[in-house]
Amino acid sequence: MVRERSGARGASVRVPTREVVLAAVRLFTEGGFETTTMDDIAAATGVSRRSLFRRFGSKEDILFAEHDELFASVSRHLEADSGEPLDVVFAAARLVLQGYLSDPEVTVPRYHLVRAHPRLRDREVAMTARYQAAFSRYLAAREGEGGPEERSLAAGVTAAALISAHNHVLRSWLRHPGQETREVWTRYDSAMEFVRRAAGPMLHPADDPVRDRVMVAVYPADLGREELLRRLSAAVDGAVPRH
Amino acid sequence: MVRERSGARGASVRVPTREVVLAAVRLFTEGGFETTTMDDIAAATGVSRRSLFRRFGSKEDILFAEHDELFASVSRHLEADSGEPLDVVFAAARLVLQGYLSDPEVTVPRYHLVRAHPRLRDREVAMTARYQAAFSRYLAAREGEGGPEERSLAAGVTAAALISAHNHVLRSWLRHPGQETREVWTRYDSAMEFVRRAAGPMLHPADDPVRDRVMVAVYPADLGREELLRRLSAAVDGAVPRH
DNA sequence: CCCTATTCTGGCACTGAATGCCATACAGCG
DNA sequence: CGCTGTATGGCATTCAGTGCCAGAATAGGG
Repeated sequence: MVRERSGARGASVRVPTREVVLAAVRLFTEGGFETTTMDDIAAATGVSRRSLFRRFGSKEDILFAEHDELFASVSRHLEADSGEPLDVVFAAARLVLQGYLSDPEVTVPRYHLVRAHPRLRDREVAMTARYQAAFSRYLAAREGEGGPEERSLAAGVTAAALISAHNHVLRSWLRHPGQETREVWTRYDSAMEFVRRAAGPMLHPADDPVRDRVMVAVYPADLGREELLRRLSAAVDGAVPRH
Repeated sequence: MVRERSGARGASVRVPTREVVLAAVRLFTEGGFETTTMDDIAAATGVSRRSLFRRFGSKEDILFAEHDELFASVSRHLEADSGEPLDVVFAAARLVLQGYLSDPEVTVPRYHLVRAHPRLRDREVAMTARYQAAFSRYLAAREGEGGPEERSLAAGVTAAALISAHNHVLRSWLRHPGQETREVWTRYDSAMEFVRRAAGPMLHPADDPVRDRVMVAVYPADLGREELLRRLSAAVDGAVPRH
């Protein structure tokens, strides 16, 4: 059978990824994910069932195909590796949000599909974990102090916090994609600042301003020995990391 | 066909969950996950293929069946809800590690299977995300200060950090399950302390010891006005949360 | 002890995802 | 135009997963 699409647009013999993704999103949304078969997608796109499997690997993968590309570009950003490690990672996370915001046609309906189908949800979560792992590895190799054990712990926790804050803002947009993009970025920046305050001391306990200063604690004179000691030790425990 | 197992042990007509899980783990480990079919598991356990699907839902689910029970018991612990919210969550996370440590026969080979098969890995990651979501929801409902937005952000980030630290220690055990359990718990405690230091100020910025004390910063007299002001403002920015 | 209602199990058939195999169509190049 | 490597599509097959139904086991009341 001669494919009409071939003649309609240039010489692209290849499977038109974007068109297939859009068609699949539409079919999944209208008819449900499970009920839509690969034959349906093949019929709707003019691409054979066999070729769809070759290109995308599986039915789920069609939904996440462009997300894979996003991940690849974020990975490249990490490998370029220019600047403070923590800044590089924050910039990489920004790319992810940017990727979602710039393609609502796919990301928004995908979000609703993901919410409705546990399998797709798992898949989405796995994507998130891939970012987290990449960030964690990057940070562990370049940031932090102490032995490899503490460094990888701090890196992992930092990456987890970063991804969590990122997803927090991302989800709020996915739920209400109508809102101003500028507003989303504002909330994103404040969430990132929140993470930065928590992550800085984790990776560089020595830079903690509490440690860098000479401090004098002043308490009421009638506290009594017990209470005074308690407050002092509590204060020191809180301010100075133990290892 | 009369099932011999029926006569061999009590009156349990039910599918022996534990035995099936162990058999499946063995088959997957010996022959690979994909190559092992449900028929193989049925043949090895004396349970019909159809019943296996009824009990476990899918081939993957056999591997994670007992993990589901663990999650259920952790959920119950959260619902019991006794004590400081942060303590409750930390205790719940401890239950998870306990669950893994107490069943190495399943959890260790499963870890290796999960590492080798992307699909299983996604599944494992999804389990982790379920804990994280449960912790996050619990904390957001009970902990934190400010509006719902900041509270859920802080709760999410705290849960993410906690789970990440938990998994850090868990993985190190899964890789070398021979090590002393006591040693694992020691590292776990120190990782949890690490998270606690980071999480406390996130959830309760007002409790930050830096804020609770009267402080006097002492600097060399010859610093100069510019440098003195810079250090002071940097110190204050670092010590006092902005909102 | 028997009979009945309910639940559990296993066999059978069917759908559809996923993969291997092979023939064919196409693109680039001499 | 002919040759070569690659992309595609059709076909057949395996296997996960599900609906359906008949038969076995269990509980419970007489």
